[in-house]
Amino acid sequence: MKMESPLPLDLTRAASAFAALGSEQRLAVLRTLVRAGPDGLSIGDLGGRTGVTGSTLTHHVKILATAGLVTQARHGRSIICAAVAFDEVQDLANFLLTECCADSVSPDKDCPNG
Amino acid sequence: MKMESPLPLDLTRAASAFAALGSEQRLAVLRTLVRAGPDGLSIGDLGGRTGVTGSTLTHHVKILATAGLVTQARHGRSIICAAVAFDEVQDLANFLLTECCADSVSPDKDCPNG
DNA sequence: CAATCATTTCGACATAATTCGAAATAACAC
DNA sequence: GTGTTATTTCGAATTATGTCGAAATGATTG
Repeated sequence: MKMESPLPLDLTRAASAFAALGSEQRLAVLRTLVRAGPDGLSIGDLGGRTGVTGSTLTHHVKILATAGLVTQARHGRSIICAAVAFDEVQDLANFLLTECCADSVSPDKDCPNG
Repeated sequence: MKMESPLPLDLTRAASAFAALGSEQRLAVLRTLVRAGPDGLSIGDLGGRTGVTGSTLTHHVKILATAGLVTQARHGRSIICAAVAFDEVQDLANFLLTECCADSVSPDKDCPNG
């Protein structure tokens, strides 16, 4: 599998990362991986815990991996998936909010930019 | 327009909020509104700044509003849209990350739960 | 090498999302 | 009222996504 280097977030990449989170099954999968912590889970275990069948899970995990939210590594005959969501989610939040009120004359009281 | 009260985030709501962010056009629209700050922009201005046509914009803004990321209010003959993304994005990040490592024996160094 | 277990690819189908233009609605000015 | 501007609804076409099972690939054990 091709491993993407963590390119800077542009609109296209940010949107597809959000889209990766925008499916109940994928969000459930990712949360299961977040719960599992850095040791991760195999595809099979993930299927067991989420009730998602094999080929569908492969499909969803690939989307999460492309979005940079999950890593995959072969370990024996299993593929171990692990969430790398922490920084990524922070980056996504920043992408959305950093330029807050840049065009405004009356900034929001909650605006991080004053 | 029916105004949704801010229900607690469950999997379904979180996924549809992420999905709302998961389109380039909608993400561009929301960022434009974030830049515009609390005064917001009319649908027409939004269209002007993003290049999205009227009926499509109506469609996208409705999705953002349903996700709780944008408010709409009539002002004269315009509809003023404003981002309310700050808390919402924080909630979404929390939804994803709060139970981090709950199932793990070797928590991540970056894990917010130690 | 044969058997087995884990995952992926493939092909197919159903459902949902995106996008547009034209017509409809809503608010205002006169 | 008529006319003007702003937005929404509608209908339709295109494209994308989600889902599955069966067959194919890869890794390990004996």
